[in-house]
Amino acid sequence: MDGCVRTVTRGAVAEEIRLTPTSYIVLGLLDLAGEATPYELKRMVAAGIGNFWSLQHAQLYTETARLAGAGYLDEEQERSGRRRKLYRLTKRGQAALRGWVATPTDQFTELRDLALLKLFFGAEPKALAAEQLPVHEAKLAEYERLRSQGPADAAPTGPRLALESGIGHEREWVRFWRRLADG
Amino acid sequence: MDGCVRTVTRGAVAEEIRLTPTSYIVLGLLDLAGEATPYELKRMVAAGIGNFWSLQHAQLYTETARLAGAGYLDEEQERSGRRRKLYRLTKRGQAALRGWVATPTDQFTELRDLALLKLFFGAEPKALAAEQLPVHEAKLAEYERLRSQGPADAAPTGPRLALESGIGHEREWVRFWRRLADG
DNA sequence: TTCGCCATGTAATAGGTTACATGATTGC
DNA sequence: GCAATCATGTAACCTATTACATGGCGAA
Repeated sequence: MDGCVRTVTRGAVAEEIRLTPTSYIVLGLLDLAGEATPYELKRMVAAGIGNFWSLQHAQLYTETARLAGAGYLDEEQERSGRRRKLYRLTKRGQAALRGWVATPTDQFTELRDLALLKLFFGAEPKALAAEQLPVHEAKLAEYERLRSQGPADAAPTGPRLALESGIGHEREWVRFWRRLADG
Repeated sequence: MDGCVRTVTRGAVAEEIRLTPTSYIVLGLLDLAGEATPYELKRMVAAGIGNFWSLQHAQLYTETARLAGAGYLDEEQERSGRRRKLYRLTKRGQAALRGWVATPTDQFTELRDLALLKLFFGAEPKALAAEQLPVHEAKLAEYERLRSQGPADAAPTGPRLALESGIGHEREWVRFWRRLADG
């Protein structure tokens, strides 16, 4: 009834894989949680990082399996009931995550905003702004509420800094669409 | 030698497809150009829209073929030399583009920035900022140069507005990373 | 004239999205 | 005790990226 009987698969390296941002999200969250099922990961994503980098829940099942197959995760499966799979980092997984975090990147991220694409190709600015403005205002309000909940740290953490960045960009979006809405 | 002899394939609808942002970029650029080969589209992308929504060049070959197969484009192929393919919008393609442009979207775009992801998972802010700051400063300078080249229109066009938005977000990135670099 | 780079294109792979499917839980 | 909803998982499809491949042109 409690899933104590499990099948354990330890760090066998069946194949080489390429680690994607999705991979590092899984590794990073498992590092925070110690161990988790894909479903728990899904909830962790929703709780924080999903705000600026969301994932399909299906992705968490395939990605954990893929990482386990390549030796980055240990996998443990319940023999009863749901046969849930529980994952945790291997040494290899920890090393991969640490190395990635420790390596700064100069990668540039494009906006890739659908509304902007329409605007580019001649969409009516006011109509677009009327749709976009409330969305970004709501998102901004949500972020600011999140920020007010967190502790007023002297030393901001990673998630906190990411949130600050999100707020800055949302303010920019609001400014931009408001100008078009009013213009 | 000049490819006058061509094979023409007219708007046959072989299959239904789903139109993606990539599809609309192709449709939109063909609308601007009248007609173009995939390679010419590649150059058009590089000249403007690629700044905030870039494409792999291979994508332009597969996407044009896909759109032609679904009746959104006419395809004309040289019989000589390079056997280049020349595409133009069909009525159906024009209608699809117009409908898309005319429909505002409330879709929200995530940041999905790799550096921010690393920051979230504990990367050293100063080291990251040292990599990111020059990249964003350079991009901002490029955008501002682009803006200064364009005419000082009374009525800004779509591309111009998209550029303004890009400038706003780059300023935000510069502000953000500068603070971490100095902090 | 040949080396190297840009032009132009195709093929293979893989990551991500969508759709589907069943087990548990809660409320009525 | 039934319906509805949430939890949990798998399968299929398809777009996008990567890798590969050849042709033409300019420079040395």
